[in-house]
Amino acid sequence: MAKYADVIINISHEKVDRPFQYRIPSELQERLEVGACVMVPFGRGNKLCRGYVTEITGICAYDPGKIKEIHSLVIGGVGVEDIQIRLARWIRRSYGGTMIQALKTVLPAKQTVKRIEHKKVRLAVTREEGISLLGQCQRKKQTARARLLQELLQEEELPYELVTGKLMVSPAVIRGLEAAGAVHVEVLQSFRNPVKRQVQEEAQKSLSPEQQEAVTQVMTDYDSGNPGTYLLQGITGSGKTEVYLRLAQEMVSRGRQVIMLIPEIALTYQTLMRFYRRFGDRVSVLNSTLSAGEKYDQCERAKCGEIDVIIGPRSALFVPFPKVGLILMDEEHEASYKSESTPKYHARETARYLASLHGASVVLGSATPSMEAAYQAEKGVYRRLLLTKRLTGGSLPRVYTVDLREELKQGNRSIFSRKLQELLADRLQRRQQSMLFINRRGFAGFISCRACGHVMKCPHCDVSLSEHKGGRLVCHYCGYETPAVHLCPACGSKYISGFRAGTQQIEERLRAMFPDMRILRMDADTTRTKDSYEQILSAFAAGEADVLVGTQMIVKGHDFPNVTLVGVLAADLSLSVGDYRAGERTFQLLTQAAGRAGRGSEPGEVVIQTYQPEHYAITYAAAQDYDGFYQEEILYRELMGYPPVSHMLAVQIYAASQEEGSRLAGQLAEQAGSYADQEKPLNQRMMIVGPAPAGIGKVNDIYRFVFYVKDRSYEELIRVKDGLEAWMGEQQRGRVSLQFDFDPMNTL
DNA sequence: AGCACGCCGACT
DNA sequence: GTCGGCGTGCTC
Repeated sequence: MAKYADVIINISHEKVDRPFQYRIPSELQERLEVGACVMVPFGRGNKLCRGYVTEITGICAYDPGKIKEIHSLVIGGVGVEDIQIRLARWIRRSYGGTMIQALKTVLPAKQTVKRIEHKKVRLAVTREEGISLLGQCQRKKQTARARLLQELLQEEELPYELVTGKLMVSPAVIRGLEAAGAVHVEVLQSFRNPVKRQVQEEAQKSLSPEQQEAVTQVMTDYDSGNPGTYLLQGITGSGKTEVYLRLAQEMVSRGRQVIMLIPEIALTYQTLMRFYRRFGDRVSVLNSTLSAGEKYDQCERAKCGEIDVIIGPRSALFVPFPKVGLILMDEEHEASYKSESTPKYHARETARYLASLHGASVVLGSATPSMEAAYQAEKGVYRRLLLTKRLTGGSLPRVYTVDLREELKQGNRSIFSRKLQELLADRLQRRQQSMLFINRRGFAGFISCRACGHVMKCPHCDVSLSEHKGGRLVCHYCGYETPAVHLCPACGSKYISGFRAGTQQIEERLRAMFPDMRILRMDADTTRTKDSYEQILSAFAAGEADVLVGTQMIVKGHDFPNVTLVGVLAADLSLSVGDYRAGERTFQLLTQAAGRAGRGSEPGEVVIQTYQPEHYAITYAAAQDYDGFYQEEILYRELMGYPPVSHMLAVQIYAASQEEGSRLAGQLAEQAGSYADQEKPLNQRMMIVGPAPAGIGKVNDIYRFVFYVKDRSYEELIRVKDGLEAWMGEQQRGRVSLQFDFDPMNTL
């Protein structure tokens, strides 16, 4: 019986940033739901405050004599705050987790620091009057007042927090002095703006016909009251940024605000400067280097209409704009748009919901759209906009696919194929730059045969098996296991093993082979410090090295006009991770890597080394054929019941003991299975895969288990999540927790 | 954050 | 004794 509600009070202070329990009055019993906005009596004076329901329970966890009753239910507000709350509610419903977690992701970090620069205490009387007042206070032994006045006579203006903090003067004292007319508390409306303006206006560029068509379509639809979601598909160099800029301008001129989402690391200085030049200080950036106080300020500026455009990672969606007209999402396929902590929301879907609340349009841009976006575009849910022409001219690079099995057969056991060696030597001699790229990802290694390219795969899930301690091979989806192999089951060769070269070894081998070569290396080790990422890239751009060796981070953003050779050392590394998105990710990485070569006047060359040259992700990437890849990949997704054709819910179980985790995972999986509709034909019915120990089975002595639920309907998966959450609630277990991940990006 | 409670020195 | 200022701690 739902008699009590946990409520978070809408007050910005740590001390009250937790739920308080209230009794639900009988007339609200039926209507109250988690996420609802209510008015409650709070504090000794029973002042009515706004609050949000975070949980509804039947048990009273507080002294029943002291519990108060909810005053009323607030419905149908239209303010910014209400939009935020509706968004939080939707996120909780669609991705799981508690209402508190959802509220915390959506509402700006409430910070006490905000006061430092905003609220100032200053003397409201002349110096002479101040001195006499100080004398009075000293005589009356009003020590706190005297302390404050003393300081104010030295420094006529003091930050509020300094006064209440270091000076030990309580707010009550300040109020008293203010009432007496001795001091004045000033609330300054100046916010910190991280944007430093020293830029001149950028001349309006003229649009190509394709760009113009894209802009016109989005704006015509919007103006006729028919906003939508668009997939802006354009190859590198086709001018997507200019389309974003123009659309943003159009929206701003209509009095609307614009949110521009960018992947976490890809905020290139160039893109940013283009927005500054267009929008001046009415544009703002949200990034991880901003302090909590600065972030808060950005939100305040947004609320009171001081900015029109915000640029930032997925969290920029939560900037409280009063009337959003457009949400732009650059590099829409990037994995960083999916949150990795609960609630594990995807910015693409969240952007669409937010847009529906504002009546805004969404434009998703990419050269290699995600399968999700392309699928929606194919079904007509998204409207497709194409940019097919390179504005910069520049021809497409020439791509060579090298079969590493052949190299082995010819006696080349080095990690560089002969073709790559030859081209590297050539570039060194011609003083042009090269990039070597190893698409390593995740921890779990897969096993393949260096003689025939055979990859050990799960017979049930068609993803690569991962090598665990002792050589056992395990499927991370269903838990299928097979002992270590020493001979290739396909060709009998003994060259079957994991691929273990890292960037460091590549650098060493390269040095051994070309002693004169100047090499820069970029990976997690060399980019520990904050600026090292930029430093390495700009050193390379400045021509301080001949070769840049690195992981995927080197292929994102940044133009290197002098690079004419790109080598992908082992395309299989990303192709054979035990994850259904492996093919998609490989195609994207190879296409991006290829795009790095020959952006200047010289044509570029690309070498892709692989044990599986016939794999469609590689052949289509080499041919730069997106549609071909999509058609083939979507068949695989369809056949195996993977997103975007079906939907998939990962249920992750965390437990302190292995036995308990394993048992609970089994029970939950069984429970989930019981929700399946037995009436449906088998091939359309919900499927449970697993449970299995998670890819990284144990972290910090917490055992992790996972199982997957697949269904064509997302709504069905939400039902499963709600069911499992409720079931867990009844169990009253300690030391175990549950997380949900819808359409997961990482299943390692 | 805001408010009341209780402590402590000062004063009719 | 009581009045008023001041720090402390609680808020379902």
